[in-house]
Amino acid sequence: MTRARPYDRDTALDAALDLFWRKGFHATSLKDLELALAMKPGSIYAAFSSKEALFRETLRRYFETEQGQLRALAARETSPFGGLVAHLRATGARVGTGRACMLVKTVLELSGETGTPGAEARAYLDAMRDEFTRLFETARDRGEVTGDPARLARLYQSKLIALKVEAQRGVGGEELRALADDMASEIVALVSANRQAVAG
Amino acid sequence: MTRARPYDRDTALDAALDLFWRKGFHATSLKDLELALAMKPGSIYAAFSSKEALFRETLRRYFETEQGQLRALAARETSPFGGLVAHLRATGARVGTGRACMLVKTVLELSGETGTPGAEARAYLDAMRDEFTRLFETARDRGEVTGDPARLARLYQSKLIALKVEAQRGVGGEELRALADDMASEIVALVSANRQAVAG
DNA sequence: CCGTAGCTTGAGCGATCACTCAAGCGTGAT
DNA sequence: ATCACGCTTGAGTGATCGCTCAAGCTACGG
Repeated sequence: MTRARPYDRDTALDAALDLFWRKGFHATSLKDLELALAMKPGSIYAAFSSKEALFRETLRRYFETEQGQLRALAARETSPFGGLVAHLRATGARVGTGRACMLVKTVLELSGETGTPGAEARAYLDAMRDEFTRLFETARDRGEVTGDPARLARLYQSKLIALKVEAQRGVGGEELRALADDMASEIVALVSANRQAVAG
Repeated sequence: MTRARPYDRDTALDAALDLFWRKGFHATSLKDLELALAMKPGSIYAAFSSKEALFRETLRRYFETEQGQLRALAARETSPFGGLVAHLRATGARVGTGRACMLVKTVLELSGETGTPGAEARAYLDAMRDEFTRLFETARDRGEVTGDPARLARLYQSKLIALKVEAQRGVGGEELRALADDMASEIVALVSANRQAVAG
């Protein structure tokens, strides 16, 4: 009936994600995208509507991947708190790619104007934090940790974000792992201490 | 002999700093700068050579201001570690402006290409960390803290960076202060604990 | 074997980008 | 009063931006 499209949509999305993640929204031109996706402008617009819409789709893809990784790791661990600590350490060992969190990059780049993908990135970060909060709640119910889950989650996410920023700064893999270890030690010390230190 | 310039260079630089800090390098156009600095393109180029050179100058200005604030606060405090903790809390109370660190924003936005202001931002962040390291060294020599000053400094700077990222996310002033308090508690607990937790 | 539906194609759209320069103008020395 | 210097001025440079659309191509139904 119709001519088959010579590209795979998911492959193209992955390539776009990589490009946007690396260069940011504004610094990525359609010329860059044409090259990376091996698609002509017309096809790109037929498939993704606009540069911004494509960016939003890659953002969602990034979020879902991150969320999936966390959930997979949480499911493997028997203890929710153990899962969180493991996720922190795993991130320290994995982000040798030297790239910060795409959500954070987007929030920092597109914060000024309203109606931009910046708001979506913010919402995704909130959703991730909610995920952490739920895990800390379960951990508290099991007696693994003490303290307010919401505050623990915020503190935990701060560490994760900072860790990835350090990765983008060019910090080496060994030092990055050491930093992740220190952060893990901190959070372990915090939840086992008296709750005054956190709730005070 | 010559016509007096109708603008003040420092005032113009402050306006450019505000604009670049808020919108980032790529999203700030010369039209924006013309409006904010109340200068015509010709004058801007006569005074600052190029958009990138102007950006570099505002970046340096930002760094020197930050460094000055830290040193001023450190000089007021009798104890170096007390100064660091106070600086963390003060940052939590001050950054209601809702803007992340300009150096971090720049590193995340301009990391890909070499020779961009991104490298300078990285160097400034390193210089700030060295500043922190020196303070932790002095604190250790005075017996205020235990552990490796370099690792403590990295951990400390991570907190500072994450705190400002949270501010840009739109976290409210009250919650921000609470987060800064929690971070301060963490670092206090860390340096007074046995050093295994950090050096382990 | 043709017709048509639905895609790709790529030249080119207007807008905006960073930037330039010939001309105008204020200023202090003469 | 006049001149010349050094600044400001802003229309305009070529390049690139995100994006469009008429034309062509490929597949399938009849």
